[in-house]
Amino acid sequence: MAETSIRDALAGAVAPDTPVTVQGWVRTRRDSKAGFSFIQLNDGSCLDNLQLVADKEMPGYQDRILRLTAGCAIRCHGTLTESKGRGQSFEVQATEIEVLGWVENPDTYPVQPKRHSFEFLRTVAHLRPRTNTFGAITRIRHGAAKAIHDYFHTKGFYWVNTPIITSSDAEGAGELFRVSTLDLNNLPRDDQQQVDFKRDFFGQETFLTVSGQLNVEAFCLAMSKVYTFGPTFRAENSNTARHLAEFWMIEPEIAFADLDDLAALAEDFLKSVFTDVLKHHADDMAFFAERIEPTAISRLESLINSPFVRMDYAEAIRILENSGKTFEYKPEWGLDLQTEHERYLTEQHCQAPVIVMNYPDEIKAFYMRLNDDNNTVAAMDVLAPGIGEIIGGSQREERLDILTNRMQAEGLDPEHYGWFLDLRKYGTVPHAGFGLGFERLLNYITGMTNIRDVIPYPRTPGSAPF
RNA sequence: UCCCCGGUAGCUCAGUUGGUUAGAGCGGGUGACUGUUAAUCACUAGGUCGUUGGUUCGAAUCCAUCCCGGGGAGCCA
Repeated sequence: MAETSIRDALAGAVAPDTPVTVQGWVRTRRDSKAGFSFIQLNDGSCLDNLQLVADKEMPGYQDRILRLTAGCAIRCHGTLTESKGRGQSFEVQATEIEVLGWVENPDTYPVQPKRHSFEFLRTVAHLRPRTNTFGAITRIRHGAAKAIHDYFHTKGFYWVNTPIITSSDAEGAGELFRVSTLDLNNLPRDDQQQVDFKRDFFGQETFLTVSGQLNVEAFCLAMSKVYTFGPTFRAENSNTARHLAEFWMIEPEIAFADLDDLAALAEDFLKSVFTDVLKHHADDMAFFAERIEPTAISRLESLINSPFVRMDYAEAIRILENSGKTFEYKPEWGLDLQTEHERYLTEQHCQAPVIVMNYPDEIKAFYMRLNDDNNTVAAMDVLAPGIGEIIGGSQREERLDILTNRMQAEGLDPEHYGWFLDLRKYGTVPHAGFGLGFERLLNYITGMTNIRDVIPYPRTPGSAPF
């Protein structure tokens, strides 16, 4: 007989009064000396537990069932029946329970049927998926990833797997992880006594990628609509609830497109992904709204139903200057928007998601397209109420001479980017793309406040256990 | 990296004018009781008070150091 998932059992996918086999991990056990024990079983297939009813007459009741504690792995054969008690519609009348794995020392099993702090659960990252919260996060993370792939697939995008190991330090030095097989205790030296990376594995210096953008642009200028979705690495020593040294990023890139097209894509993308998650993960989202963040669902619905407001950076500065509000950092043309500025724009002034466009060129990256005013670039940030910046993107500079000038102005050597410049020599077209941190998106969806709790194994400065 | 806060039982925490055997709830064990819902009740076991050093007759408590965690800032996604 095939095993039934707890999700199917509770959803009524199995006819009542038919034999079933379920398996999973015990959450709690409650005994009645009058005749039976109740076992709450979870297998990760859904948030809810399945209740097993074990009669004292069944085999092994005294020496096995009464020894079950939280965390034990069992397989239960029985009959799915409508529950006689309140709290669940279906339960299983067990006829036999096999114990596949005992808990060696129940006294110190870390995951107890009670509230744990997220700080503690991080220290047992290998066991925290057994909690309600991390089970729900795991399902939502999967569901959001699927929603993202589905969205792009439906829109005719191709998923491009850009390299993890790269030789180009796209966004400046000092923030990359070096990849090397050299013996740190015996480094090869050249004539100048510098480390000789020609002797390294790849014959040159290599690093973990900080962005797949440059690589995916090449595929954009052939496949028209592409995206990356993969791990990204930053060696920045920043210890905050919003930063990871290893995180996942989504970077769509569209050809024959300008900044307005990109803004439209960003809005449609966010609304579509949120709609999909709310639809397919209603029970997990209800859990987050009940236990983690009361507005978890309502704020997503609100964003889905609000037209995004678009404004130029210059207008944003004017609004902030005329707001009559005192900011810690005074808004001024030429300076980047602070978190407090972004929050004012999206939460108070517009009370809707805002797309700020056309920033001063000095505060943005070299690859962003210079506007006709020679003063601003076609960059955009999507700001959402309650979270601030959620997406950053730009139309790319497709003109060879201007791109080369901007690289040199930022101290980058065009010779290192020959292949990137080729794209502007051979059939260049206007194109644009944005980047979105997957874990930040998950924080926004779930209402979890620390980014270390929405990735299975967080890597942060000074910490890479498991 | 900077500023602030914290580290006491498996977990969540209480415990300073420095003073004999460091407490509670939950969890574990034992028993009672009940179609139970993080059940309830009783009993019980369980801690070299983050590390190292110092002050003192005496340190969980005071000082220094380091480690780890949290919040905020900067940077960003």
